[in-house]
Amino acid sequence: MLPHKQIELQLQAAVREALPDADSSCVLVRPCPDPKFGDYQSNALMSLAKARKMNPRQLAEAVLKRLDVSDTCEKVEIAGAGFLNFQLKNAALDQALETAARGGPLFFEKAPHPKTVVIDFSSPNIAKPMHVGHIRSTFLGDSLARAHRLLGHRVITDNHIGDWGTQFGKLLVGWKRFLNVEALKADAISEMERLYKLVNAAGDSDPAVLEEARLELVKLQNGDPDNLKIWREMIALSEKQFDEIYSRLGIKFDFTYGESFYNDRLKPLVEELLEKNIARESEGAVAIFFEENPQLKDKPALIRKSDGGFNYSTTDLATLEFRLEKWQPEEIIYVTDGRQQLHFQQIFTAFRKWQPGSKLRLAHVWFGAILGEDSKPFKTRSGETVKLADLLDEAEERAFKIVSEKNPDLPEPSRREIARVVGLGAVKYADLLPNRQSDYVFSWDKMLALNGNTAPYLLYAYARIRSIFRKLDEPFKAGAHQSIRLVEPPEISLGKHLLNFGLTLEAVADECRPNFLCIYLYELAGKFTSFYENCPVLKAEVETRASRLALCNLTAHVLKQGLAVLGIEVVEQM
RNA sequence: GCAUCCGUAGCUCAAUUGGAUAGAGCUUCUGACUUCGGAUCAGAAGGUUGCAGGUUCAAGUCCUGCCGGAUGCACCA
Repeated sequence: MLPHKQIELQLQAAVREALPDADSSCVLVRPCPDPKFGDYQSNALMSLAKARKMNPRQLAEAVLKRLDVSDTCEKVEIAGAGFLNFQLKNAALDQALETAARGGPLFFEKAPHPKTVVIDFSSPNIAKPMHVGHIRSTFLGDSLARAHRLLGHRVITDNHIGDWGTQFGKLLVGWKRFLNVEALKADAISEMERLYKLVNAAGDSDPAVLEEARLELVKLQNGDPDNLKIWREMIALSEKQFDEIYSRLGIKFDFTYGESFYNDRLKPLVEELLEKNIARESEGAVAIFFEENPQLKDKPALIRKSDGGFNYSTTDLATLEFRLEKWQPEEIIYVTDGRQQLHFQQIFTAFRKWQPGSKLRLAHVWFGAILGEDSKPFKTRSGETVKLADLLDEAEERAFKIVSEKNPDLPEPSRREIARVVGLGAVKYADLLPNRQSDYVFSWDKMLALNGNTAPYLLYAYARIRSIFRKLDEPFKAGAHQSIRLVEPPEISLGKHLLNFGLTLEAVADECRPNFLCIYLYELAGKFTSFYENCPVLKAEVETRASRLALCNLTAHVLKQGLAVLGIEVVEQM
């Protein structure tokens, strides 16, 4: 068991003794914000004392009297208003590291109560190119799925693609009137995008075109064979493009049920909600009202249009119902941009009215916009949205130039492969690093910078570790006889940081914030390079050498595992 | 108009959601053994967290008001 976990259990036991009626499960041990206070801290006693109107320091003393952590801690101190600070014993640190070095878990534990989580992310639209607007949802969702999986949860990823809806009316008109078969063969997405824009523009000046589009849509929705055939072809062509991009990004989905999948459920759903008086007719449409909720008071959710068609909210409620039936999840996580906050608030509130007994946890994990250097939404110079494929090409090309500059002797295929990992890693890392709720400014120079908090910096640290192992005369055997003894401050600091990997993973999963992991890994790389500067490995005498090799190996493992949670690969050299 | 989010160092961003002296990187300046990979490291400088009140042992974080910005508000998704 990891030392902080052990301390936590012992502390909880001491709290139960001192305050038999207290809920000790909220007594947690976390890393200290500043190492000078100690390695771990607990601030729970202050809130416990407050709830009981006790003096926090007196309570701390009472708990301390009943607490014996001498097997893991050098000392325990009461500080400030009632903090408990724990300083880890070096022997406990060494032992925890050895356990991992011998093949034990990598500083995290599987969740004791695994839950089923559905994660809904990426969600591109049929007949449109994937663009920068998709990267945050895609990377965030993928990373959250990986974090939850690593912790032992059952994760179901579902790409809720936009394959139904009013845009197909216009697309059908375009397809029938203006399709260029050659262009479609060459680049299907661009051709479909062209058709859509063409009809859209025509509709602006000529209402007859819009009427035509509406009729084509009705025909499609009523099962017209011709329109269905075209629609299916548009989907097939789009999915080909999605597959290419996702395979390039290293992202897989368990399911890709598009919106159309729920078509049969929409009508009965609306009837059920009408019947249960959750929805009612209004101005010819059917809507759910939320009078009881001050924030949603004047914001009803439409679930049937006055022309009888259904919309976003209807599909989302039907999707929710389906997911509950099929997977019985404890939680559903929706990863979309912040502009949909109102929508999900409506959906979640509607769901509570509809299924008041359900314990399902619903989370809207929203994120901010990607801005250009001018602080406006990120666009190309000509004002177009930046296509994802182009963005990835440019990232690789820029990375290739840098790699070639730094390492001209490597054969080109190696440099290409390094550039692929570094370029893609840089884009992903730059996207996951900011707090997801803030807008961030997209900058090639910043994300591909060789120092600073970037993917190349982390990958470089990893490559340096691997380089040590390449220089080893005999193959390195991770396992049985490794004895770890950390003495110098930089190696102790590095070792202690390794122990916090699992705490970080849990925070990432609980708060749906992969940026915690970015910060952790950056600090890990920083502590490693600091160790690397100060503590020779290969030149050290036998025992120290073995100990430091084991420490390096663990660091490499955590870096690799951590980056993998962010969806980023590593390279052996760069 | 109403609602949501945001305002932190010259710039780009953190701050484990109420915890200790608000941290990084970029930029600037000063250093580092012919280096287990210098794509590195150590140090310095840089702050009244938009403004004004309030809540408490403790506020960038919570409540109120104001200023400034982004976004969303009935038949798009």
